Amino acid sequence: MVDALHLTEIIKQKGFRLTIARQNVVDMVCKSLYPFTAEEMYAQLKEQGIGRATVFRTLKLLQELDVLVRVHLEEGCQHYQLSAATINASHCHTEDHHHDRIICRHCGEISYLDECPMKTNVNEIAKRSGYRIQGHHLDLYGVCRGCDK
Amino acid sequence: MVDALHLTEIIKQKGFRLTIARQNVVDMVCKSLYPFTAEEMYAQLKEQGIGRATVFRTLKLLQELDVLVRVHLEEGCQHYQLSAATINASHCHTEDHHHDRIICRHCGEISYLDECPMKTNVNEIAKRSGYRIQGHHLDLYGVCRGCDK
DNA sequence: GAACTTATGATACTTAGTATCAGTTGTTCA
DNA sequence: TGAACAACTGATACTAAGTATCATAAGTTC
Ligand SMILES: [Mn+2]
Ligand SMILES: [Mn+2]
Ligand SMILES: [Zn+2]
Ligand SMILES: [Zn+2]
Repeated sequence: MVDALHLTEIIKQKGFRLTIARQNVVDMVCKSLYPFTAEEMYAQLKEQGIGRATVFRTLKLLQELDVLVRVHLEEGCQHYQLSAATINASHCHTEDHHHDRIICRHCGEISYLDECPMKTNVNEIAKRSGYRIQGHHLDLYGVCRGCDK
Repeated sequence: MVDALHLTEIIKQKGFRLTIARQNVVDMVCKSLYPFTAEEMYAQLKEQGIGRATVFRTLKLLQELDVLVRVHLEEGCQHYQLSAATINASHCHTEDHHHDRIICRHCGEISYLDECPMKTNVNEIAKRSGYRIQGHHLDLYGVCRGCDK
């Protein structure tokens, strides 16, 4: 789990106020293990009196602070998740962490690749394309073992 | 410009009816030079009496027929464009079709990889994950040569 | 041509996200 | 301390993207 204190530091350090609402959103975000939607988050936070617009506003702020990124599933891009940068910075100093996924088209299960298959390709692609490559988004689609019988 | 006849053939060949509305959408799609939104398309087509729902329905059909793909820009995914497969076919190129792209974060330019870097990885990933892998979505993000100076 | 199937436009609805605004909270500085 | 001020808030209304419904219209088959 990502350290909430680290994220609240980022908010304050960038000159934004650390309010109750923001603290609550950050706490939930840190506990997230999988991509989540703003609506899901609001469903939980409204019991604490936090408004829907504030949830959206805070998720937007966290994106601008590079804490969250939006993920693009086949059906849309309403999901958010912790950025690789955030996960790296929070005490898994080992190697860089990625979010490459395999999604089951039947049951929706999402698995994460334990190794980034692009690692070996990026240099070659940069050379051939002339782009300076900063990142990527990779989703594989298929059928999981459970559904495939 | 992509050949509209080729696309209407696909529609008919797959058992869908080639109607006035669909013909109109296909014609516009073929003329598109850049990613477009459904709303933009509707704005033009409603003068010909074509309904908004039909525009969305037809764009969806064209995606299912692999004629269109949705473009996942970082800010959202409401844009559609001709699939690499369609563009290849219309220029009488190879039949190998993939949509792996590099997107310039500065000017928005989209380049297509001429070779799928996942080709060599899919078997290994399938073995390790237990998934039967059917496809993938890969976007690289960075800065193009023109913008990077 | 009738019978049948598919597709249609209009309309209402849902979902994701934004704008507005009066009230509240956090910060600065006298 | 506390007023002054800016940042932030929840409620509400709104926009934008897309879907569901349904009676009507148009293709297709015989
Ligand atoms: Mn990766
Ligand atoms: Mn590929
Ligand atoms: Zn599954
Ligand atoms: Zn560029």
